[in-house]
Amino acid sequence: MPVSEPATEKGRTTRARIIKAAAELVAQRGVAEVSLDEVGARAHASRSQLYHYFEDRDDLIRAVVEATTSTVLAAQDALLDDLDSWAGIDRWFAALEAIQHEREARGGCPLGSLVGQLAERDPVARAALAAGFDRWERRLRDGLERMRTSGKLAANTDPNRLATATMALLQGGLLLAQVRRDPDQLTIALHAASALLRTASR
Amino acid sequence: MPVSEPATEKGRTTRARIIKAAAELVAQRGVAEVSLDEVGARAHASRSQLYHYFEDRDDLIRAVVEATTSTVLAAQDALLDDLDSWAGIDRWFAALEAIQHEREARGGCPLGSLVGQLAERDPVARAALAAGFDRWERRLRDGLERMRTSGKLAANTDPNRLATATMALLQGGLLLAQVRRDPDQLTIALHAASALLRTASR
DNA sequence: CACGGAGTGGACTGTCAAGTCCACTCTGGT
DNA sequence: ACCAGAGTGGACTTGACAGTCCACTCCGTG
Repeated sequence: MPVSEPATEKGRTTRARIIKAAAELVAQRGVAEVSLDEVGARAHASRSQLYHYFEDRDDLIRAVVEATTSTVLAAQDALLDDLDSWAGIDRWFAALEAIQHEREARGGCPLGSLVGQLAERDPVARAALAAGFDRWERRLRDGLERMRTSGKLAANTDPNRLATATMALLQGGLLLAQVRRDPDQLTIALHAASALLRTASR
Repeated sequence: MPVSEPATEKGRTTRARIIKAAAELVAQRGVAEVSLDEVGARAHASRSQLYHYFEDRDDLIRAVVEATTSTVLAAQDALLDDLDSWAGIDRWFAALEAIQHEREARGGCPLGSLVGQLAERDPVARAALAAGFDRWERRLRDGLERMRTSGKLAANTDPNRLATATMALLQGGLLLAQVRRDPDQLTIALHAASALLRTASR
């Protein structure tokens, strides 16, 4: 019997509590290192509730992917609205760097680090992650597009490719920062992104 | 009793066979999805041999990290020697893109995808990965340094930062290619790297 | 040719996690 | 008050895996 949406308010909050607990544990220790018992304990939910709200472990993990996507995007929502000016872009970069410094380059990108863990073993999760990156990149692309029409970027620039390159620098910078435990790696990458974007200015 | 280096030639080949088998399985399915039984079966080695040559599972995985680093670097060794000319850099990029096309963007970077799987759970493995990235990046940095002294790059460019930014674009491009199952994502990223590097030319 | 250590085979154990099952409670509607 | 279905609790089953153990073979050396 496939699992459906909770029918009551209580059910929805329980389900949300489970996802939140699972997402926190996954972010902290990785997908493979989290057991359902731990999720249950953290969410104050019993074994059967997990299976009441999710098909199986994979199903829960997929919900975690979606929740993480939403969290990541929500955390920078206001910043993503302003990516149509140099000042807005600089603010975005500065905020990302600040976060990395805070957590001392631990954990990398919540979304990016899930890629290596899930992409090759769960096609559905991979697709969900790809969708998350699309939503993210699209916000940047739209900002760059507006800059192009307003003349801040040269008419012949391609906002799509520019947005992809910027995302690559961001993700690569986060990965290098994580593996080297050095937040400055992200700073260097984003500085390069800045330079790259300004190359397309006029 | 700590595990020491094999004393005989036979021992060394067996140990190498185990690492090779483990590395292949890990590259294909991820660290968490590989059991020692499978490694043993693939390497035609029994349970006790694994524990004869390695402390425990983590110890084996660390050996896999080192082996993967060597493999990745060896595969592009000749190309990495020529990173002191625009033609050499272009050849390197083209080769990387060709590989991604071949495997249809599956698996991402053998080293990069290990970061998300190991960085937060095994500090020793994280350090080994960082060392691998250092060896890799250093080859690029040295090439860029030679370009600077030979006047192909402006005197005020910083080969270190440029090399880091290029590695970020490479890793980020590979990650986006993997999650989107689209090798072109790497092409876009490396194209941006090309543009970035040429910004520093004179 | 014995002897000791390196290398090998595979059965065994303990643990732990996923998934099942069923009895129970709570709640809203009639 | 009843009752149907949503929600909950936790014991139980099953299986897989890491790690242990011991008996064996192989091979170089004195």
